[in-house]
Amino acid sequence: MADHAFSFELQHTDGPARAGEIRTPHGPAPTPLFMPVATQATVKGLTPEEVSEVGGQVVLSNAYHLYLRPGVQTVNALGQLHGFMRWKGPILTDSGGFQAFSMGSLRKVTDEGIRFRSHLDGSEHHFTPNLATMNQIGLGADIIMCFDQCIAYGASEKEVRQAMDRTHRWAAECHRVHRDSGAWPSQALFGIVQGGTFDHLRDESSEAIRAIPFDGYAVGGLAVGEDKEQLYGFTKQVASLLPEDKPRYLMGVGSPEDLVEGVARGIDMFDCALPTRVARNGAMFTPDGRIDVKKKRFSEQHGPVDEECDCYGCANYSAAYIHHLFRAREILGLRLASAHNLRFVLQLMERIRASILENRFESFSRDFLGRYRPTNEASRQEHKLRWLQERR
RNA sequence: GGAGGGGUGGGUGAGUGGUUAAAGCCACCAGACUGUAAAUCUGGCGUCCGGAAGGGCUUCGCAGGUUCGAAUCCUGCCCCCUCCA
Repeated sequence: MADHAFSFELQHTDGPARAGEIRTPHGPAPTPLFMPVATQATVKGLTPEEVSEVGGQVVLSNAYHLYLRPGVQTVNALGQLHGFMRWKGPILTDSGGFQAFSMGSLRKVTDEGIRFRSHLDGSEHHFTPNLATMNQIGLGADIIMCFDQCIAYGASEKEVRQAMDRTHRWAAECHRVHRDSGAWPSQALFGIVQGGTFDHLRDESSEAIRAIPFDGYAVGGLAVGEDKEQLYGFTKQVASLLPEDKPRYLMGVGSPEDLVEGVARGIDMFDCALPTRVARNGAMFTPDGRIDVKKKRFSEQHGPVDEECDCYGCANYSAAYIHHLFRAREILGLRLASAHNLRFVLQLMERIRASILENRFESFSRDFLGRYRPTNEASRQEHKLRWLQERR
């Protein structure tokens, strides 16, 4: 049974940056780790083989969505998540707490849990820490998350405190339910720190959550609208208060620059819908920043989107072709772009890890961030340069 | 030759007396997307001035006309399409 238990080994540190490994019944995964998002038991547009091919090791799925459709029982009967979606590696599920937050108008939060209407058919449901945990046990992921209350950016201290206290009580409840069920230790349970944008509440939440012996600790409630300075600040603050020997997971974060900044502040795990979501809308990552392949200027670019990328799309197709696929609304375009963005981010994690192991994370980070321009700044600059050249 | 239909902004296509610088869609430009209700959403798109509010100018095949007012009505001209010969 011991080899089926979840564990984490911290292997090396380079300043605050950490390299390690998580071990799960479905295999190990190196950290720092980026987990592609597979909300509805699929990384949108890609087969499990394709996700593996770009370097995906752990995938994140969502208990809320699967509970509503096709239902936990169904997934369970079809071989749990691993069998159902045919993903052989580790899986992490989110509890559904975030959905209650992001689908605001449909829910009502009480101390007992969250009452909400299905976005699919309007039916009413009531999630409690107990149900959210049992759902995740039923789905059978390697790592499951506590049911928490995420709160909107800009909420008052009173509201944040209320949500935070609730999250702490729910965390204890999730922990108890999980232990009683016998799922532990083969299935890990992570706690989630909340506290909004208040320093003292973040401190308080970190203390409260770390007091419960979870298998890992997550920083929640960030990347919901606050600026980068706050995102990085709270990440650093919370990470410094979490146990050294447990993985630290920054939930919902994963733009290339944020991954580097997160690792620099002691984070081991990330998940994010951003790389795949923006890919479906034509935004692709390159070492110089994000580009929008739909733009006309790519219509005749013979070379790949990213010269330095080893993904299938970049190895085989011109940017002009991918541009065309998007313009023609052909589904292959978004598949290639999704694979590329995942490859970009996953390769970034590989390089980050290598640099930590060689004690050169800081210079790696400086080089990467010095070159990478978030959003479309890269193309804007490229534009400007060309314009200047033409005028000369 | 006969009968009918039509010419609108980059394209398509609504509009048939004022509320129309002219719907919608496409194209184009710009932006957003971070524990995925998203292959989605937002803004711009005649031209000039303005930071903006707003204002000026020029537009609905061409030329005249009616009217306080015309893309819309009348006359002539040019062009296109369909059917019949």
